[in-house]
Amino acid sequence: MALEIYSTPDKRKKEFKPLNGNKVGMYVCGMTVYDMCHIGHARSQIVFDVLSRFLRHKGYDLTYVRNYTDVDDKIIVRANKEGVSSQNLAERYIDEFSKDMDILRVKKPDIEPRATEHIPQIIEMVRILIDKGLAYESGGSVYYRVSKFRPYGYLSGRRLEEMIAGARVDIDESKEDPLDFALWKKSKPGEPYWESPWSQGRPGWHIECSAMSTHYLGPQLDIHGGGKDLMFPHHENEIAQSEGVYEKTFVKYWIHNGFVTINGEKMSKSLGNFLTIREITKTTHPEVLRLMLVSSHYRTPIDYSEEGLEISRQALIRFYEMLERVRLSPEISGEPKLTETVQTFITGFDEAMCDDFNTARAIACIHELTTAVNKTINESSSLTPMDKISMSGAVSLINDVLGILEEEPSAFLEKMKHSGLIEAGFTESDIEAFIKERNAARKNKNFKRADEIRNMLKDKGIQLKDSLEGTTWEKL
RNA sequence: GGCGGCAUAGCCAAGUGGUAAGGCGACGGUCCUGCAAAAUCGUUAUUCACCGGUUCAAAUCCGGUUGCCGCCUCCA
Repeated sequence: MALEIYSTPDKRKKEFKPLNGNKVGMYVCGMTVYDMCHIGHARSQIVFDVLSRFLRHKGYDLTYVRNYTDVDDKIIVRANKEGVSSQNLAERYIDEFSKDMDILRVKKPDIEPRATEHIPQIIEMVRILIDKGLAYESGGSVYYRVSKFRPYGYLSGRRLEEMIAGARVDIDESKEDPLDFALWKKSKPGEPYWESPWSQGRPGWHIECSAMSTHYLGPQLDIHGGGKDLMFPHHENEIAQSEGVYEKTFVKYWIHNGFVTINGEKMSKSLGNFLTIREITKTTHPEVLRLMLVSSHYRTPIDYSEEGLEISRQALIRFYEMLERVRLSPEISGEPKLTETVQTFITGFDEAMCDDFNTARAIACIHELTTAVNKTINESSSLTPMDKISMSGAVSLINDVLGILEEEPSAFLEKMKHSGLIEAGFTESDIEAFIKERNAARKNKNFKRADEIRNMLKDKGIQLKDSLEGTTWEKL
């Protein structure tokens, strides 16, 4: 199945054909490291994690580069506020970000460059842009002369004239045009700086991505990704810089992920409506969060809610319970029963992912697999060794591409149980004691007391289940 | 003001020309059972915001209307 990818400026899907045979270069805008990451960042990282996993699964020789912006106004402001160096602050949040990514099982990109380690490449690009008349120095800072780059605006579908008309840009005396953007900023006293031909200063935000991406992947990238909000001006400016220098189409496929919203609104610091990855994963299993975030297509917005998380949790439990049933099914040799089921799943999953990484459909395939397997086990109550082998193939496909169902089913189900205990404020032996008391009551036909205990626990989110083997409980 | 996106069942969510995936919920069956719950199976949109048009055929294409969201300032 051939992979099709939607590219932002084309506004349609097109067949994925890397520039150079089987090799794929992908650059994704990473973090400006000045604070903890929220679940919007989680989505973006997970989207590109899944994308890179799938490209590798399809056999592409991928080089994935994701940068750290470790010098920036916001970092400086925050560092000053805390009385630490901006380097220390950046270091700290790079560390926190890495921890978050580990928690979320986001695989490390091949290269994680930092802006501050690429100042020479940045200066070189700026110098070339000045030589070409595409940039100018003014008062120690350097600006891109936007009007000189003809295609400016093609990514975001804006025209220069329109932008000028609606410009809400600070009038800056040192710029020729309000739309011009900084490539190099002269540092104020006390701010971090690097030597350059123009001033002691620091790079503008946009140039670092052009410098790092082309440094590692060459003047032309197969894929460039990032959040939708980076489309303009950040990515537009990257095009102006990179194409200005190399005079080649910078990116073949532009991929922009949609936002995570809360109550329908974008998360932002100013609205105070953001949740950090760290906070959520304290009580939510990372696979639950991953599943929730890939349950929608990567370009559509996701409205975050406890309910959505709960639905993903239930779905995951359903999947794991099915896997546990498979594991526990007696093995009897004979005609395999799941060959076709698994084959249908693998084909459907691959088709879905090939269709612009349609993870929502891929997950529907897992649900269908689950239903079909459950049905088979219900009907025949045994499986063949071959069935178990083909199921483990299906599971490893899901592991590789989506990064879920990686745990031992029984261990996962046990964890879900225990997270319920913590919420209810009970220990395991508390529950055991209640069960014992209730079963004694049941024996004496004191059903009133028995139901009382069951209802009390139910209110706390613990559901008791009576079966032939005895009474068990689970998180509601 | 300019640019862009979205609108599919009670809820979440796929679906870009061929007659509506999947999940939750609800309902029904099976199993179990003191009763529940769970598990499991099945059913659940003649219809895709509204109006018009193109077509043998439209949720899908075109035009218009309404509503919501994003970008244009740092933002995943």
